[in-house]
Amino acid sequence: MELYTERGFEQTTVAEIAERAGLTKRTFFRHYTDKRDVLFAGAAALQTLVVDSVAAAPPGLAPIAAVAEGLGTAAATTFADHDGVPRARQAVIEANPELQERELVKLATLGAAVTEALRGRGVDGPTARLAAEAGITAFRIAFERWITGPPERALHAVLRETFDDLRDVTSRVAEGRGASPGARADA
Amino acid sequence: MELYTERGFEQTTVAEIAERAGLTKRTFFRHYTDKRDVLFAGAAALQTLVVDSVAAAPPGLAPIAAVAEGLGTAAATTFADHDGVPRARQAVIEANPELQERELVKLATLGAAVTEALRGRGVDGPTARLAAEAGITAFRIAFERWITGPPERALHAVLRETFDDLRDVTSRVAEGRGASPGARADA
DNA sequence: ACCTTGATGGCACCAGGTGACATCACTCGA
DNA sequence: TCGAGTGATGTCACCTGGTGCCATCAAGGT
Repeated sequence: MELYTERGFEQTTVAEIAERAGLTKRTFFRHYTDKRDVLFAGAAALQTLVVDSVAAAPPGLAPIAAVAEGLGTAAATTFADHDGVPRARQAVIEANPELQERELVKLATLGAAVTEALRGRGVDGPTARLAAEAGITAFRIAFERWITGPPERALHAVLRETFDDLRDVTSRVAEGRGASPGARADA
Repeated sequence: MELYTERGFEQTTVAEIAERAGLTKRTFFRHYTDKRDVLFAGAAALQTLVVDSVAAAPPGLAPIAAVAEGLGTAAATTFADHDGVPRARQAVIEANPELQERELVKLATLGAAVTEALRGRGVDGPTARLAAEAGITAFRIAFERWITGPPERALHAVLRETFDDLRDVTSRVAEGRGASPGARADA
């Protein structure tokens, strides 16, 4: 992290990282599969947190609501303070395409895990997938809004708002098609 | 593509690709930024197709409906036949994590472009972003369903169905929360 | 004391990717 | 017709991420 923030990700060589940590290049690659992996090593913990939280949501809750709850738990704990480690990490990631790439993979993996968690709640496959991915999308955008927004606004709250916005936005999808648009939720 | 399907992506070296194409390694890298880029070179065309289509959607249409129309156009043209090039391409991609990574980036880029197209229609930033990303999510899942589904089912139709499913799934997001589902802050 | 095991170092090596320079074909104006 | 300019390609050297293989070394158990 030090080196990445100092000189940028690309300009930092693995040999340098290893040296700074008092290790060898070879040993570095035994701990991290990638040069990028350093930034994403903690992702596994976040994933289990979310997955457990989805699984533990009140039974009978709608799939998307369970996902919202799971992601909300992560938002309230891991991302509690606005100016902590995650923010610095995000700055590094945003400065480098290779890292954004990895970030997307991490989120995709999270999506798959949440899908499985939903199926564990008895949700059918396609619906689970859709609810999980929609939730991840909401989380991604909420995180973005949170980072760029005022410090006093908690991610937890932003996330909830984003989920509502997502509902509102998608509700108008059939507009302009043959089917009666207003016959739904917004009626 | 030949080499990638024959021996897999990892096992194919750039020198081999260049040789097969009658080129040099150096020349290859002047045409493609990456070894992966070969598979995604056509993505730019798809993107402009979608963006133009979103921009050309009937004015006054809801953001998400415009996105659905844009993606629907792509679905009806580029992905017309179920067993064409895209399917073979997808098989190669699915066999390799590195390529999936790039695929996600491509979709993220598409999302950003669609966001801009929506803003060009007068949609405010946050809503545009959300509608675009939600649309991309729907497209991703629809494509997946289409690939694994029966050949006679057109992507166009699957996409429309997926959009409706997305609407239905997200509509229940406020379930289990205190506030009445329809009553948002800005209501 | 001896052996096993796990973590590390050392080293050679491969492959993706880049920079710098030479070459070659092609066009265009004097 | 010729020579300059331009763009695409080839050649070569080089860096760096990443891996395989073997040596080393400390710790713990017998």
